[in-house]
Amino acid sequence: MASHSEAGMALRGDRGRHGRLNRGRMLASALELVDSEGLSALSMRRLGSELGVEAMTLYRYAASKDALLDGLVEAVYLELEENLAEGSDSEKSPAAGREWRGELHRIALTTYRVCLTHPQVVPLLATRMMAVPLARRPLAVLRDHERVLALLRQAGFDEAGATTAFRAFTAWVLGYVSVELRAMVDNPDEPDPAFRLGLHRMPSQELPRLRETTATLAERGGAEGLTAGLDALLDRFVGTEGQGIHQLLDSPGEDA
Amino acid sequence: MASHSEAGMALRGDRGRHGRLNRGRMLASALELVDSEGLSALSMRRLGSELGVEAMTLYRYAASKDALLDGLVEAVYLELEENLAEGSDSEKSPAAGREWRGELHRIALTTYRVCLTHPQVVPLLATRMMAVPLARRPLAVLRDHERVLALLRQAGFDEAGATTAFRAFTAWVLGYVSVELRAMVDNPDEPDPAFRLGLHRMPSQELPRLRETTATLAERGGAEGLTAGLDALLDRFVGTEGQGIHQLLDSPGEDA
DNA sequence: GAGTGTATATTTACATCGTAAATGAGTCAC
DNA sequence: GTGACTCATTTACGATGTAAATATACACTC
Repeated sequence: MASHSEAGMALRGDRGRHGRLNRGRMLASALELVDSEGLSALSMRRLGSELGVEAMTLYRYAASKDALLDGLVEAVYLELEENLAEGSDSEKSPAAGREWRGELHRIALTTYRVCLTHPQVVPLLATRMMAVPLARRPLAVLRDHERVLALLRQAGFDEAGATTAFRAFTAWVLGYVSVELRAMVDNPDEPDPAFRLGLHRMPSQELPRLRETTATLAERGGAEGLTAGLDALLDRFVGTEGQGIHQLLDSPGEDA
Repeated sequence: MASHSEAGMALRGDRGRHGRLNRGRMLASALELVDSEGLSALSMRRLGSELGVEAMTLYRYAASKDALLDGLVEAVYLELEENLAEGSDSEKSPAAGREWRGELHRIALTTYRVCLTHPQVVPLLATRMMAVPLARRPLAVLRDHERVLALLRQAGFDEAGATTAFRAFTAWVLGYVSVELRAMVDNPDEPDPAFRLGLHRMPSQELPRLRETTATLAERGGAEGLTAGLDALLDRFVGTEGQGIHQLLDSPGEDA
């Protein structure tokens, strides 16, 4: 009745909501669900019904729920890659050695933006990376690591220096995003700022500094805060760890 | 039979494993369970049986499972406070304005140490902070914030500067710990390093830098990496954001 | 056509989960 | 004893992840 033709089809009418299922559609739908209703809303049955399919069907495209979560992480990194591709100058690194810092900024900022688009997924970036060893991570994640490492080597860092800088980069971006996403407002509908922040719940004697700073703390650090800290870290490690002389040459000069 | 006395007691013998239950014992037991078997092993029934009590009993000491998780976070911060108390010079800040940086180092390092002691809880530090607004966080958490903020003000930061530095401090420590805890080894029992790291799983063409750096990356950044990055951030914000003149005076001079 | 193989989806079943509600049992003051 | 209060248990319900068996669909050859 409701379907468009074919008398002999399954009773249910059109199979699924939009043709055949595949991993990409599943992950997209999962991400959408998590974005709008949170991680706890993501169950196999629920996601299945979202896709017009039984829960067990999903096991063809993800071996377990944990694998599905890994898929979510992958989806986020794929979105990161898309965004990076859009914004990149199409010609392939004209001054090969010089734009590394700008590129790192761009990666950090894009990561920041993508993470704020999918705040509910961010905890997974910590959790799943703890659970799945580097070599087993989704390819999109590994490509991201590769990109950052390559830029650092381009900047003149040797292996040890690049490792230190890589850790700093990753830690800073992840930590910054996590802190940015912390809940600061107690009651969003309350007009009075103090009540909105829930100041009345904090013992005033014991927490004077925190109380007076809460309002400022509730604002976002924003993209500027992210790059400022990133530069602080990069500047410290450039020249401090062993690395080549590239970065001494490449600030005013032309090409490589 | 097995119990030590009192004929008329409950059939089960001694009530619970060690006398009356309370919130502290519950949280301690939960932390122990999570440390040894991971977050997924923590269920109300399992924790109850660990304490010799029915699952529902736990709801007297935590309103919900989420509240129990918040309790875990609290427990970690309480442990942090204990460790900070042990290591502190007993006299109350003799040179009030000068030791702020050392104190921040000490807090960062102690946090680092405590987090590595309870790696499975670390994801909660991100997750629960997203879920519960600042004003509703456990007191031990708020006291930690207060401590850091007070030190920053002591260092001469004004409110805006302290906020920036606070975010940087928190983000760096959390991010650093998270990255430190990422799984790097694929197969710990494998004698050959390359196989142990799982290098054979990574497409060699596409990920040359990552492949050559994996071994170094698998090592820990350690405490030095933590303080190095922290100093980089602090140095950048001191003098860059508006703050008093304290920090200009307090590096070589004597007391306040 | 009938038959076979492979990819896809469903059905059924089970142990486990968080927790609402009602009930029991212990201790204390009167 | 009698009530009040604290602490623990019992029972029950819906939801979850997933193993196993089964069903359906489409692409082939014969």
